Amino acid sequence: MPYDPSAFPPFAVTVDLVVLTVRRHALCALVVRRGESPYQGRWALPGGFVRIEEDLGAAAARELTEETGLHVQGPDDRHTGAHLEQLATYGDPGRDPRMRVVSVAHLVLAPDLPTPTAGGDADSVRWAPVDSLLPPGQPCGDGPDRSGGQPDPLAFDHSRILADGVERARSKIEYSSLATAFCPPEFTVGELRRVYEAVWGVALDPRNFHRKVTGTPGFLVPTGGTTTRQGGRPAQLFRAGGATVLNPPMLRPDV
Amino acid sequence: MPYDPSAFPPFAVTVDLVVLTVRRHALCALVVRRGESPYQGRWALPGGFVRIEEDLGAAAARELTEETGLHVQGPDDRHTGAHLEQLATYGDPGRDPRMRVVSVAHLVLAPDLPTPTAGGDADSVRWAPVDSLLPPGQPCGDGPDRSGGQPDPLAFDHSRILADGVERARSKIEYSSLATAFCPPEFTVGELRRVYEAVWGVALDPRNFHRKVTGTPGFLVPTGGTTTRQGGRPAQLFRAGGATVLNPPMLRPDV
DNA sequence: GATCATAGTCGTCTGCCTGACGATAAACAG
DNA sequence: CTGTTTATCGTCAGGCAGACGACTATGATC
Repeated sequence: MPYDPSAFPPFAVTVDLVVLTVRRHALCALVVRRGESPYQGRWALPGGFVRIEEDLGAAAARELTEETGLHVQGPDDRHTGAHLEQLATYGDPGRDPRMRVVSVAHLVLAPDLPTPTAGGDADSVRWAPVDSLLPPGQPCGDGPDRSGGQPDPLAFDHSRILADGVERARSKIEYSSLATAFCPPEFTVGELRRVYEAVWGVALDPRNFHRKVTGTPGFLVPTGGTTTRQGGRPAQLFRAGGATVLNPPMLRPDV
Repeated sequence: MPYDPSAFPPFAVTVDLVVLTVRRHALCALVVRRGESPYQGRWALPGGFVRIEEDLGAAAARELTEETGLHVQGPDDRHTGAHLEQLATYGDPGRDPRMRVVSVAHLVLAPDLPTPTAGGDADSVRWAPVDSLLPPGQPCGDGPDRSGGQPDPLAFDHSRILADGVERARSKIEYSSLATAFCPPEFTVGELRRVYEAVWGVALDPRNFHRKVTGTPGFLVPTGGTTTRQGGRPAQLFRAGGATVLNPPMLRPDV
């Protein structure tokens, strides 16, 4: 087919954000309430149009800051912000009833924050446990059809996008040190373990987990300090080390 | 920001294809020669515009068939075609000098074929060893800058896309049965091992490999036949089993 | 036909890692 | 002081991977 730049079909390109955090032992996602039709009043993932001279990742970072006040972690500074990566692109015709919209979804992993307090708009944004947004136990990934069940709590195809983002997070903390993105700059082994337990929805043996993470070179570096903020015996504080991949990986029970 | 459908910035949306196969012990990618400016005469990944009422995956499958004659494997029929999955989306402003193009790259893993024989156009399409297309040893993925070195052999940002696709294939055959997508419908353990060796660029121990793949339930199912097409002692023929994930994974040496 | 080269297949052994779980340490609450 | 909570160290058995040895069955070569 000839490549005719003057005759390309017009698309709208947006970014949608799956922003995950761990709050009170539960994996939570950031959702915003839609003020306009379609899906008015329904919850949706934050997102917006990509500007005409803006890179996709920059658009995602901008929307994240606009809607949550979160900042993305730069390549050098460690743990002053959130982790952002591209997730997947959703372009089914008819996913937006108004026009042809291709949405480049991004995944953000953030430490627990006081409260989103959106850009001016207050109670139209909140952290929602992913269990309350997704039918539990549904892998949802590439399956042919997952309809049937209670009605979709999220607008558009955002349940599908959220499910894909959650699955990416669940698998990625297996073989990378990304779980530290859910933690504050300094954290204990127990806090990191509770991140794994919340994301995977399982209980892990504290002793084996401690052996694994402290025995993996470059995963954790002790800061020297201790804390008792979790109660019990004082625990060592760590920062995330330079390692990005976990080899061998952290093993998720069953599966 | 208000969501104004009438004022969205116009984008062109394309699909680009990273089509990989294994030929003569080498991982090869499908490239086409560009007939028009820009990058006229340079090699590029196959691809084209998404039609206005077409899903992204359907566009990728259509371009694949148009440019190579390959067909995508349906969810039910096993190994009558190639594996296709979405890879990532590239939307840097200026990646196409003519206009703002967002390209949704897809990854295709195909068995070795007689010869592409493009849509009418003969020698403008070929299999090229990825070692000849990419600076060897460059991970290339999300690194800040990989310029410096010999000039880029591929048009646009296609070297980056190809590198990302190759890295995806390399990591995915670790923990999935996707390496069988490089094999004909019936294949031997040795042929499968040569796939791993070509994709990873390493030598694997035939005995340990045999133990691993035949010992993983659901990975391979014997067809009862044997073949001597590789020389030596006759080898059992297998088909791909129903398993899609390898747990525990196939371990890549060093890394 | 004997010999060689090539591939395939089955075992063995050792070391590492994980899961299961006992035991101890150091804080706080009553 | 006692019980509770959390952290941390140790031990032990089983599974799996890497390193190889050994044997089998074909085709090629002399």
